[in-house]
Amino acid sequence: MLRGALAALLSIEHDIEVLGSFADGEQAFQAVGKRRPEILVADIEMPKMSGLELTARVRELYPETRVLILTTFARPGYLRRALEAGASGYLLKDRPSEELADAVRRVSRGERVVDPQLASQIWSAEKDPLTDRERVILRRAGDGETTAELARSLRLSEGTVRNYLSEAISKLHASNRIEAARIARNKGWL
Amino acid sequence: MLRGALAALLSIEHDIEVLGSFADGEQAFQAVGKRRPEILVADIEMPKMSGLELTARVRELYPETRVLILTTFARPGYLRRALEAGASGYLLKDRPSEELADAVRRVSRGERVVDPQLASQIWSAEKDPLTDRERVILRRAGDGETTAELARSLRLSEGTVRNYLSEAISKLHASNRIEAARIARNKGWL
DNA sequence: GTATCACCATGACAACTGTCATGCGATCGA
DNA sequence: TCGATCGCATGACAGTTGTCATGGTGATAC
Repeated sequence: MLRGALAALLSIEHDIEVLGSFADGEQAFQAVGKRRPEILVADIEMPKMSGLELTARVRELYPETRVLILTTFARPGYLRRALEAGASGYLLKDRPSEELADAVRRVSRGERVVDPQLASQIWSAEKDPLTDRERVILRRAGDGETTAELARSLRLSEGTVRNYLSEAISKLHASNRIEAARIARNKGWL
Repeated sequence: MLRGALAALLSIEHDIEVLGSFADGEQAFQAVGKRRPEILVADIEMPKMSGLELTARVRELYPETRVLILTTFARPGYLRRALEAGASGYLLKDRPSEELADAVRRVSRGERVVDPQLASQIWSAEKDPLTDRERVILRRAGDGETTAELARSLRLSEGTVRNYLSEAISKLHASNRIEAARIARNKGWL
C-alpha cells in the first residue's frame, strides 16, 4: 500500500511520470532494463535484492538511470554504502511528503540530494563498540534467552556470559541487559 | 512522508475529500473536534495518543465520525481492542493501495471493514490474561526499568513489583520478564 | 449476609544477574 | 623480540530477580 501511495504522490506532479512500481529489488532491476527510466526510487531493505545491490547493478548496466534511495533508516552506514554504490540521493521517509517530488526533480537535474542531518552525522557517527561475542550474546539475551541457555548453546560458563553482558551494559551506559539491548537495537548495532 | 502519500492517494479519488493529516493522536483528536469529518483514518502506534485511545475518545465525543484503523500490525489483540473502542474498520498497510479508498467508501456507507484473515483469527485468539497492574509493570520492565525504579514510581514495595512480574511471566509461559514482555507485545497486549 | 472470585499487596527465600579481579593467547607497532 | 593492547574466558561476591505462602479488599452471585 505504501508503495502505491508514494507512486500516487509522484503521479500528481505534472512533470513526473511514474513508469511502474515493484515489490522487490529483482523485479525493479528487470523493469529498469526494459523501461530505462530517468530515475529509480528505491528502498534499502527489500526482498530478494537490497537497494544497495540494486543501485550498484543499475549504475553499472544502465548508467543513464539515476538512483534515489528512499528509506526509513537514518543510519550513516547505509548512507555511506548507498553513495559508494553510486546513488544520487538519499532521502528519509520521515521527511514531509513534498520533499519527494522535489528530490526527484533535483536528482533529474544532476544534483546530489542527501538528507543534511544525516550527511553531517556521517563524519561524527559513533562506531559500534561491541565485540562479536558481546553483540551475539546481547541480541539473544534481549530476546529473552537466559544466561544458562546462552552458556549451554555457546559452550561458555555462565560467568563468562554474564561478563559479556556486563561489558555490553557498561559500554552502552545502560543499567541492565534489557536497556542495553534496546539501546543497541536503536543504533542499528544488533 | 507516508502520511502525506496516503493523503495523496485518497485525494485522487473524486468522491473523497481529505480534510487534513496530522502527526500524532493528540493533534488528530483536536482536528476531529474542529472539522467533524465523516471518517477518521488512524494508525495504532502513534506519538502522544495511541490510535486505540483516539478511537475511543472520538467515538464518545463525536459519534458521527467513523474510524478506520490503518496499521502494519496484524495482531488479533489490536483488532479486538480497536473494535471494542468502536472502530468501523481495520485495514493492513500491506494490502494493495487500491483497497484504501475502497475501505473508506465502505465505512462511509456504514459497513464494517475488517481484514478477513485477521477477522478469522480473532475468535481463536487468546484473550489478554494480564491485569492492569501486571500490564503496566510488564511494559515498563520490558523497556529496561528496574524493579527498584518501578517500586518507587508506583509506590509499591519491590516484592510486590516482582510479584506482578512473576504472575505475568507465569501467565505467558515465559521464563523471565524479557521474554514475557516480548510475547505480550507480539500479541498486542501491551 | 455470606461465599466466591478477581485483583492488589507483602516478605522470606532460593535462584539468577551484574561486577570485578584475574588470566590466557593473538596481534601489532616499536 | 618485547611490551602493550585487545578479545575471550573464568569464578567469587554482592545485589537483583522470580517464586511461593499469605492476607486484604471490593464486587457479584446465591
